[in-house]
Amino acid sequence: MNTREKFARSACAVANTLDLVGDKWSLLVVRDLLYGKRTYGELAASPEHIPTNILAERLKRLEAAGIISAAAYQERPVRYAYTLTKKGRALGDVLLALVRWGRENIPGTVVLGETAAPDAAPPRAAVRRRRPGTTG
Amino acid sequence: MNTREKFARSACAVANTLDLVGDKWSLLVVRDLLYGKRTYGELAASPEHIPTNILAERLKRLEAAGIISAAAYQERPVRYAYTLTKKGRALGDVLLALVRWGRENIPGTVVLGETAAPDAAPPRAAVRRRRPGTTG
DNA sequence: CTAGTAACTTGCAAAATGCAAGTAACAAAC
DNA sequence: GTTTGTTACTTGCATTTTGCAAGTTACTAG
Repeated sequence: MNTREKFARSACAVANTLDLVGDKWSLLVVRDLLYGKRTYGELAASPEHIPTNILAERLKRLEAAGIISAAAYQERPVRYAYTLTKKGRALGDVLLALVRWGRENIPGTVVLGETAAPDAAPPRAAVRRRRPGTTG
Repeated sequence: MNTREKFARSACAVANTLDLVGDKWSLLVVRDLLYGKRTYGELAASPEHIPTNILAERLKRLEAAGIISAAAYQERPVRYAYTLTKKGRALGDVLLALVRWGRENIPGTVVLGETAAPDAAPPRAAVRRRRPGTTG
């Protein structure tokens, strides 16, 4: 009966996915997390140079959306490690489609990690479980 | 030697694809064209109600990027039918990944064309060749 | 107490978005 | 032949988002 969720634009799955990650930065953050980056500093150091205020805002949004989760890996000072949730890892398929389209349709583009080798597959997540939570 | 293309942010295929279609509207236009819509009016009539100035701007950008092409299907007054190029049709894989992620991770979302049936596959392009050039 | 570092936050200027209204070219009605 | 209607845009402008730079907080090292 209560299939009356409020969608921002329409009930279309594409439209609603775009409302979550359809901007120029969110999926790059997801990409970096898939590649094993974990901290704010590591994410900020990516070649695209995401502005730090945007990075902070995106981390909050992605966490609110259940795509990433933040866990303190250190108490004093408190430092957070960001990792993808299952939902976030599922975005890997979207990333893969984007990377394929880019490589085939935008000359000169590469997959991060390889420099020009068209053979190498993009590295898998490899999210190191670094015991982030001594929180109890 | 001249692998020195100028990329806006980095050489990453994902980043450059997002620079082309990484906004809230472009991929919805591609979706509609995949579904067989062809005219400005049909595109504007989609459930998301894209603002008309944005639609006009996106059509220009997508055409400049070689993702769509405009062909006059009538002379007086001149009216254009928009269709996906091969490059644009290749974005279908990205759309498919987005639609799958959305349906599995955002409750209530659907694929346009089906109402709630989880079995139905999203309809293929079905671009009707409507003889766009019956000028005489 | 001064320097350095990681992780954010804040202050704007500039750009993108979105709503509404306006314009242009024509067909049909009157 | 002037008004009405339709399609395809265009323009104006307020609001929102982005991006650059600088500031702040919480520490460690010296």
